[in-house]
Amino acid sequence: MTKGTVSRALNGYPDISERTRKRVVRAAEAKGYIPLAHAQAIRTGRVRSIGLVLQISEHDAHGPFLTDFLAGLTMTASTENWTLAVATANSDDHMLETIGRMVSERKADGFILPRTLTNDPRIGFLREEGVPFVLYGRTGDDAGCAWFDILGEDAMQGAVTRLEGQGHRRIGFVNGGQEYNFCGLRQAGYERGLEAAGLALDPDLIRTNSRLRMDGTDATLSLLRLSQPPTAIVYATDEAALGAYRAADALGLTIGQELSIIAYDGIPEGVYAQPPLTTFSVDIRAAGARLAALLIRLIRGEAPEALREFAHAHLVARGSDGPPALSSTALAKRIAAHTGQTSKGGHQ
Amino acid sequence: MTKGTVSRALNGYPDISERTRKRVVRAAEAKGYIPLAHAQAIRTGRVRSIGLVLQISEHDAHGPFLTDFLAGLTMTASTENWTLAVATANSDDHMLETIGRMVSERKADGFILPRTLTNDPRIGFLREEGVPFVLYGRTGDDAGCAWFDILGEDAMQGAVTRLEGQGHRRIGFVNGGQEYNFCGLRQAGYERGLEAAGLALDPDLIRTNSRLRMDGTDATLSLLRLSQPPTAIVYATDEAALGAYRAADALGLTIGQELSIIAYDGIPEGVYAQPPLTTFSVDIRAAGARLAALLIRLIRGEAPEALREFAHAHLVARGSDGPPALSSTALAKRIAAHTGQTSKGGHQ
DNA sequence: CCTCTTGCCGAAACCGGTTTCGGACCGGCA
DNA sequence: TGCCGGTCCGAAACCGGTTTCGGCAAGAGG
Repeated sequence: MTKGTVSRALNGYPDISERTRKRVVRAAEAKGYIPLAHAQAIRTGRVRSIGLVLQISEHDAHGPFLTDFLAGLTMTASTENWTLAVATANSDDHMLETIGRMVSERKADGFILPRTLTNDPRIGFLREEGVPFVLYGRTGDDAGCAWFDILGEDAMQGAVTRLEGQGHRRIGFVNGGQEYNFCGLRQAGYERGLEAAGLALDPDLIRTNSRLRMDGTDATLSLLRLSQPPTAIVYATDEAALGAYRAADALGLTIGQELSIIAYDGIPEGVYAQPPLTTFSVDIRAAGARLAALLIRLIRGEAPEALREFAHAHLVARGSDGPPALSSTALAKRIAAHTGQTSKGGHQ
Repeated sequence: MTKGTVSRALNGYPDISERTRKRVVRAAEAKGYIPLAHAQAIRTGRVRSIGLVLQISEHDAHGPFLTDFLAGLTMTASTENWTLAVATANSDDHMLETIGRMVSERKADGFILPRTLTNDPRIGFLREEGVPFVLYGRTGDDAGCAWFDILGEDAMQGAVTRLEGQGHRRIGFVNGGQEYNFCGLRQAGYERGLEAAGLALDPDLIRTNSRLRMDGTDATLSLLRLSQPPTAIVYATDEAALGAYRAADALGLTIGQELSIIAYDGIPEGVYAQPPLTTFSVDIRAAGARLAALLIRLIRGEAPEALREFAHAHLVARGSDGPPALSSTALAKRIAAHTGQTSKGGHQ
């Protein structure tokens, strides 16, 4: 029983008798023998490891998502006996450098690229290097790319439809920064929603570049202070939507009554808001699981065009939306009154 | 120039002339040559990779910490040209199985063990396997263990001291579950703080097993409904402390006025609470950075006893604490009055 | 009974490095 | 000039697997 035989038996080669395979497998089990991954890699060229480089720019924080995302990735990875190699980068250059190093040292066989930009430098780099990768999200030029993405545009459309059904006629939209590909898509979804509902698209009702909570507060205030304010607002992200609570507070409005909001992501904090945030929730863990599966198949040689998947965000109806308590005009008056009152009377 | 020479030159062996080394290094740079990590590993036995297996039990969520923690770990790892191999586990057994597999396949040379339990099965396992590991937190039997830890007990003591200085005389404590080693330590710190302040230890003022936000709400309500309620409460974790806001709301109290609270962790959400949460903040990124450094040194052969470090949490004074607006007795009356009123009058 | 497949496995090459061993070359000293 | 010691590097063994190659034995076919 030479090492060659053992290797063949353990790797399921066809030219080995069932009897010997059983014998080898049993012996390996008894001795607790598991081949060293790096020893295999030297010949196969595969380290059975998927790479993930996280961008850690300040507040960008994958934050609450990250644990679930990692759980999803490692879940499928480990069922295939793969592992996850994680690194971080604090700038675009550092990102490419880090990926490059992992490629050179062969710490990973391929990469998951989360948070794809419309024009993403990582894609060009990996294409050139000939390293397999799967996008989490679509991108501008996606020729030859494999991806997994959530149809955020459908969620945005659904949010508008739902609000229209509740009786809202002026529906605002607070979006993130346009460098992220998904933001363009979500805005398109919002616009499709308006169109489907037969509502006019009013550019005044759209705010962009609002990713952080503070941005959400500002954007919401700015929308509500319009002469014809929206009675409902759709947010591209939960984080921005959480900022709306402070804005509503400042204007003496109750969310779910005078102002309805619906957001997207499904972060845990939304549950604790008062009233709890209605949102389109994304199953991040499942996303991670699918991404890992796609990448492994890509590395094993399947065509990237065959490795493209979509999933849907699903509505979690909580308390932040409902029929408008006031019309847009009445709301404007109410806000003006409140503003005048507090600016005279001091705060709180 | 044989491959042997190249290897010696690149790895800084002494028996190589400075001239040849320069020549080799230049050539390597020109060609962009970097040795394959797994090819090196086959001879050296080191894959230059540190292992991290995350427990993903439901709400346990390393949540907001995780990004920073990973950033810290990978930061020092990458300066030493090491990488981070991450896996997840959903139970204790699965945890050991996962670690075991990574050891067998040699996907990692050693492990970081976060969230150490007082009696931690991982420690026994790795000890037996002879695999290096560094604890993030201390543990019951730490013979031969290397660790890094934050002196949470000092923070708890500091919180009590600060509150006593503000005039509080009845100070409660809401702790997490005793299975985590740090909880015992933090309680000890709280008790030391009382002693240093000359305050009596009243077991009625202590609640345990409160990790989640909801638990924090319950524990806080239960403390405030005592006949002699605390005017200030120290929380072992921010998450539990955030639950106090809802409790205060339910009883018609303003945090920072009738009830002072100080917590521990420094999660970002604390900033958004109203009033913002005073807390002892931990520099998770630095912790990760130190842990990685310690583990690498351990793997390189240094004695574990020499690899033990402490750091301090630092106070971030925000708005949730201050001089007591009411005495304990007055507070009790106020709460009783509010409770009677709302129970008669229906809710909010 | 002999040849030709076919199934199965041992032997050996190979992967890309590290490390050991030994020898070439050089300078110093007798 | 000859010997010795040290410096430096080429040659080769080695690490632990995978994969190729070839041969043995058994079964099929004539």
